[in-house]
Amino acid sequence: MTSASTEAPIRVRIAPSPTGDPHVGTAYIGLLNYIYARQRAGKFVLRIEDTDRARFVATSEEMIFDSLRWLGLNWDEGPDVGGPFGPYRQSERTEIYREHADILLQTGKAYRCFCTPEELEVVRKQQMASKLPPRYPGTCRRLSSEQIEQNLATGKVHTIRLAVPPHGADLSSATTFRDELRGAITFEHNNVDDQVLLKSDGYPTYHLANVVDDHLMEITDVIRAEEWISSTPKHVLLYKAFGWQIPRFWHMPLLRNLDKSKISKRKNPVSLIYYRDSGYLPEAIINFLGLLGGGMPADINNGTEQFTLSEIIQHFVFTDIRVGGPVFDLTKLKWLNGEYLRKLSPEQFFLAVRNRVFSDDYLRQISSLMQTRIEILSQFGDLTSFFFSDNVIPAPDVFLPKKRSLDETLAFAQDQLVALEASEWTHDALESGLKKLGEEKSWSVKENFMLLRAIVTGSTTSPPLLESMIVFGKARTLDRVRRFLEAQKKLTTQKK
RNA sequence: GGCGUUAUGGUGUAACUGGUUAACACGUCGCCCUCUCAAGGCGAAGAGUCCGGGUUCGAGCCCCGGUAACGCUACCA
Repeated sequence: MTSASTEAPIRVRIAPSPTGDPHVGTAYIGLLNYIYARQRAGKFVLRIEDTDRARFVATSEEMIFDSLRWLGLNWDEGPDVGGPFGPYRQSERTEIYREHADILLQTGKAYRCFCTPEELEVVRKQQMASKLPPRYPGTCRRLSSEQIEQNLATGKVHTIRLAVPPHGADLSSATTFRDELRGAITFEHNNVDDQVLLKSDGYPTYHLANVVDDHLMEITDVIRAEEWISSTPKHVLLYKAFGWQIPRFWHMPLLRNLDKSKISKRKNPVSLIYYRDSGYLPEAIINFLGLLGGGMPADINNGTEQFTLSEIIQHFVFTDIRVGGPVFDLTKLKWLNGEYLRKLSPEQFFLAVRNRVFSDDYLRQISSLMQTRIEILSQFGDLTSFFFSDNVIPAPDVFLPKKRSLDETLAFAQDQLVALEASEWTHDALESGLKKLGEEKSWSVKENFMLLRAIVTGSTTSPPLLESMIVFGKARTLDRVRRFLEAQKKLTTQKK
């Protein structure tokens, strides 16, 4: 088994995709990479993997930068700070991937595939129906060079696929790689699909881009989440196809919901923006993340389980990481956050409240909503308490429209949530999205907005809903709607 | 379904790498403090280490076989 030579200077990376709010999982893997680099005088690289143009969110990249910096995980090289291996945004490197795909084509390690997504979908359904593993049938792998020329000449769009050796499922061969936490892991090649490497839109898939970049950026240790284990043989095959040195692989446990499923926004707040805006301290989050998965000796600071980022760097032992997926337990995070809050001096605490809860910017936006709605300044709090309190879950007599049943109302609220999740956070986008939903489901604008108002503000009287939601922020608004639905679900199951 | 990974109280982790009665933290419950709520102090309940075999004087740690959960199974990452 090949692994990176020990003399090579350590270089690690995180490679988030700008597809939405920055994720706690990114912070967790980011932290691990960061401390790995800092422990070994290595470099920590931030690379933006924006090759999925369908899921691309323009504001996402900036949020990733902001929230990682907020946590104190500063990178040595990246799109914004530059570095000797740039560019660090994959959308700016498409030429590189194309060249490398060509190399694979020339050496017969990859081939052009002219199958359409529709054709593939049909095959996949057939395979599933007959209980076969869904796998690319290899149609285009058998194309003659004349057929390929012909397809190319007619301008047929195509992808480029990895030619997994050996050809045919009857021959048995396998790829084995070493996971630094688990030891050797082997995949038979007939369980490895001919993965698409270059999409028909000219962008690479993760697999190609990741391997090419990791090599070109001289990454020595790939520290990423466990969900990548299954695709690692494809990556190893690529390294071998190019004749490159294979890095060390460390697959980290996956953060879980309370029910042990992979952490998801349905069941847990996962947006770092949410944690920041709700008033979690970065120190608490780092501390909490450092607690998960083992790695920290139990006796640090008399076993208080409280430690700083630099203490983590000092004491964390990678080979002690437990690979069972830890539950992201908000209860313990809150306790830790409380501990950090109490450690602040009174002045620091006051400043934290002022900057996070009552910042000038926040207050200014709220004020602008209130000027025409109050007659005495002391009334300011009456209509705005929901901006500062999380204790706003309304009772049915508040949120239930007169002519609607509880079930249909909750179903509609669920639809609202989905619409809000997908919406850009602007007045126009929100308004048209919600109105469109209302038309589809035959909910009047009044019922529609009143329900959402009740959920978000806890009351049927409030400043204008959309403006309020914009000021309150997407992450916190969504969390509020989710928690409302969660609370209602609990109530109804209790009754039954 | 196939492949892969994992498995210690409700949750996060310990257990000198086989050695007393499985430890700590969060949470829960009780008591103290107190005008309330927190914080703080004291205490309690809660696992016999997924299950079944085996090796051994001795197994949470080693071996075999199950089971369950999770992940992957996309022209998403």
